[in-house]
Amino acid sequence: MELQTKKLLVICGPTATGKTSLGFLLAKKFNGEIVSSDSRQVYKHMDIGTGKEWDDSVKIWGYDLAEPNDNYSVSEYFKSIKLVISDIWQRNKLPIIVGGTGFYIKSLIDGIATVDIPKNENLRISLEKLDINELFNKLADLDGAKAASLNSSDKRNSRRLVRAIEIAVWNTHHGTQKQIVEKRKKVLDKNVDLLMVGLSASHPRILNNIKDRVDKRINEGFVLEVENLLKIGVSWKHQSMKSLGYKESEAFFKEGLTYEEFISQWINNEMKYAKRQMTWFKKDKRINWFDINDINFHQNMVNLISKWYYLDTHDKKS
RNA sequence: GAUCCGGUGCGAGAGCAGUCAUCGGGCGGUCUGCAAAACCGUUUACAUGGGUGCAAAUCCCAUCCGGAUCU
Repeated sequence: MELQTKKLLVICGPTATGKTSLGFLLAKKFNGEIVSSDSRQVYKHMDIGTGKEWDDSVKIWGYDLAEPNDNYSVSEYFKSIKLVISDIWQRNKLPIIVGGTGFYIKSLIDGIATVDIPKNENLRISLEKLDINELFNKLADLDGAKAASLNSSDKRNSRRLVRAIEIAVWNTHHGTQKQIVEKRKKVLDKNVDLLMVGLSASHPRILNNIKDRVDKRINEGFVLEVENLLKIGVSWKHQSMKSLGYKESEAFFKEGLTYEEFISQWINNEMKYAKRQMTWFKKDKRINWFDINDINFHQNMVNLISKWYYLDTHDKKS
């Protein structure tokens, strides 16, 4: 049995920079399959608004993993995609992770030590009535070191505090297995060769692309898609409906917003999202950035990937 | 001309004497199960000039600018 180095390519960057279509191109060039790393494309029946794209000759994974009414999180994502990536490697193809959800990508390439610690509904309910200080004090009681390690932002983030308490409680009951959990559960091991490329663009360029894309989605029938979701029983309360576009359409459907206001809010929030994505990605020094305004970016990127792809593999195509 | 109401930060909007609320926007940041989320920090404030007070966005006077009413 040959011990071939497994390769993993990641394409990331803010929204509206053309990651998906680039992914298809690269998949054809490098015998790859696409793995979407997008926290909204996992929902069925939400195609136009989340920008799903298909290509007849390229396999794509990571779409339609959940119903719009489901509570979905990185944990479910990680568990199913881990299998998908192994399977792609089995078939001797290159997995190409494409997406803008930095946290989901992180779960795959860096692992999340606590993914296997389940949600504790009863605990969460009992914690609901506590205010932020009470939550923090509770965590400090259970796990002082963890509490002390939180920064000033997370100390006031009830969502994060609740999860930290959940983990602390779990640990008190499963002390002996703690080490197992601490072990990083990631797709990558030392045999995996990772390459990350990022697409960037100036703010005006992104804004422009966003405007065009919103326009396109409207023309493709976005409003009908939302109507259909409502018809099949999806409620505005669900996490899936808090997605960009869908979220803003609520007030429009309820006639609190004019059509123009709806569109401009949508565009605005997309732009804010793109900025938040950048603050996430720019910290990751592994990413090789390419500005899509640069005429040579495509060629430069292909050169970089080729060099990486053809190095060290057994079945050189040369 | 007279009377009344009002002029607060990038926008909306409280406060009406004594840690400059709140929401939104912009900018920056955090991130190990809601991440297209949640959270944190930041942003040439109180129309102008005087006066009273230990202390004024808050009280008084004058001026300017809105808006309403009256002759």
